[in-house]
Amino acid sequence: MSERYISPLVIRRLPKYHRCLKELQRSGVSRVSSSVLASNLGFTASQVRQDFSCFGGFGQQGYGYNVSNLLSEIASIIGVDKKHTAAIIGVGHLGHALINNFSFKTCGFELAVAFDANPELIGTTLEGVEIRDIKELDSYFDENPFDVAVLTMPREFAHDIASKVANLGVRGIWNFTNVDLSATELGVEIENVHFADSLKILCYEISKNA
Amino acid sequence: MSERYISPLVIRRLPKYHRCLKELQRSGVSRVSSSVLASNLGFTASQVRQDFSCFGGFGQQGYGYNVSNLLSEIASIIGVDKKHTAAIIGVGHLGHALINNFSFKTCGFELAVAFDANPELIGTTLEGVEIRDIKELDSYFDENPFDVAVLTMPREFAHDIASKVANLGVRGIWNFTNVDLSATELGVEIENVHFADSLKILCYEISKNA
DNA sequence: TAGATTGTTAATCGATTAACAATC
DNA sequence: TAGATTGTTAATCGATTAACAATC
Repeated sequence: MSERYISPLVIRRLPKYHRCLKELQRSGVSRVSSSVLASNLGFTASQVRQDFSCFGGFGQQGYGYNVSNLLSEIASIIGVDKKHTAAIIGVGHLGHALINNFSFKTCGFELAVAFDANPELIGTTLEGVEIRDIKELDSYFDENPFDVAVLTMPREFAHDIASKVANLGVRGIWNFTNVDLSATELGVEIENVHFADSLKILCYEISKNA
Repeated sequence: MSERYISPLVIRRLPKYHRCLKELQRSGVSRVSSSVLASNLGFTASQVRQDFSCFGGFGQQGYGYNVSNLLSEIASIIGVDKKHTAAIIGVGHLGHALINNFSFKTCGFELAVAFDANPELIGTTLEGVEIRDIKELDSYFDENPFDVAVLTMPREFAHDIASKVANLGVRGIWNFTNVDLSATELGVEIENVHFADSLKILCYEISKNA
């Protein structure tokens, strides 16, 4: 699927289209134009059409886009229609939050397992997800390789665990630890969720208005 | 402080500079050049100097930048040196995670209070933060207005709570609910932390490599 | 002083917007 | 058919990079 170069800016908009189209579908809308999509998302109609044309057009002149058709095209571009697997490493509050309230499925993942070092958690099951001893990580992976490791453990373990899972052979790391991991060093895809960066931006915005 | 227009791309880089400079300071580095900063962050030296010059230069020819001086300039631009206040609304796992493990202080905030509807939580204290009945939100705010509301409650309440706090007079909303809130409608700054968007991007990256 | 490195101006590159022929 | 709206090409705008005089 990697025929052509796609700008990161376009890629970062794909989830927005995906979400918006799911909402349209849920509300029973079957047809949508680039301008409606644009106003829903705060983009321009031109931009929407440009974005889609990176992947080959999905619309029809004079009609617009068929919502469920476009949705499945976007889903397939993102890859949420495939069944990737993920493992949570670190079942503190954040790990719990993800297990209990986050829809991995919507993002194309099955949450296969979780790991922790706390003996009180090991062996228990949350929402159908087994929590295993972090010491079993290697042996578990050998039997059941997973695609993505979700790093929700304390930040002091982040580098070690990241290089461990990278060596095991995961394809991506979803990093919540506020530690900067080097994708090139590790040789895997990394997506960071840096709470602090986000709150600092909000801090800037409200400070500037003051 | 809002003399000149600053591009959002520059603003989104400010927290990276801030974090990097704190790390340099912690490691005892007292002086840094734009090129070292750049290679730490994956930027270019030119870009670093351009970014800083948006706010007036902070360096010295032939020398570079004094780390603690630059750090405090950046801190002041972001506003993390002021003491803003925040309130968490919704003390589920995610709310817990933020209360226990997230450093609001590093981002210029004091976490003043938390709200929930669960009678078992109301009246208790976590890490020194009181959890109050969500019904007291209005009266609490009247006495102790806070700057930012952190939305960590279930998504079905997001719109109601967002317009409620916007009407009360908060200046910003830190939104974890995966619901799209309109900054212009609400008249407050909004910063979204959309887990799903982030994981979908990772999904795209690993799918494309497959 | 000589070397280093800034701040800034100019050049390049890329992304967004506008326009419009194609066509459903 | 006439109206609507796409996909794409061209024009504009903005961001990044390169270059360099200023100067510590």
